[in-house]
Amino acid sequence: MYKRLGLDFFIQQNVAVLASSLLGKVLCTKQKGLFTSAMIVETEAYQGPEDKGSHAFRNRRTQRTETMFNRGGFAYVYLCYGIHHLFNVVTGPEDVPHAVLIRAIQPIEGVELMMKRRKMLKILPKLTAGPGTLSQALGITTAMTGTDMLSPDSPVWIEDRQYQIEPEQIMSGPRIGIDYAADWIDRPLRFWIKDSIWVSRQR
DNA sequence: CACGGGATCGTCT
DNA sequence: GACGATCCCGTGT
Repeated sequence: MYKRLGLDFFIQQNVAVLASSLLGKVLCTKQKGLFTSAMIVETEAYQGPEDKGSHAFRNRRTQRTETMFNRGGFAYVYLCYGIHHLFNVVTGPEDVPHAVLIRAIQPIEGVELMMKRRKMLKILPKLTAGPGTLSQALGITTAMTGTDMLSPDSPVWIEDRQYQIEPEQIMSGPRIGIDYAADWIDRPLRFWIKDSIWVSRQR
């Protein structure tokens, strides 16, 4: 079996560095014996209390955001537009509500299952390009929010399979869909693998 | 290819 | 009661 990312990885304080480090790691799910895996190719960092784009801006604690205040390694999944389940990794130490949104992945195992879940007949980038579509492909829902990915029996986790992503392959730019976030709009907190056909938007 | 709108509902005001 | 860290499909060029 492959090694899961551990606490030392997830509690790193610099969420931007952590978000770029997640590129090349492998997101896995297993439910009812059904296994899927995919390499992370696009992420966005949300810098907790200081970040106007974050749900936890100004340390806002609500029933929804409460899980973001856990130590790193928990899953934060929320419903967007009433339809899409967006998957985040909580990062940093306890009470620091940083999170990384996974925006796109490259399928590895369980591709047929992903296609079935997405109601697609061909393998195309739109199978997993975009935070809503990748959750559908992996079977991730809001029911998984608050689960500890460091727990051996969690339905979702992240592995290190030693895929090497060279620094020059890592691109960065503004995040998507947070036009309301004022001076945080233009910060380069989105990261993706250069020339990957699996990212949600090229740039 | 660029846009424009509809879907759909939990969450917060 | 308004809106969103999105996606898909339709229309027009």
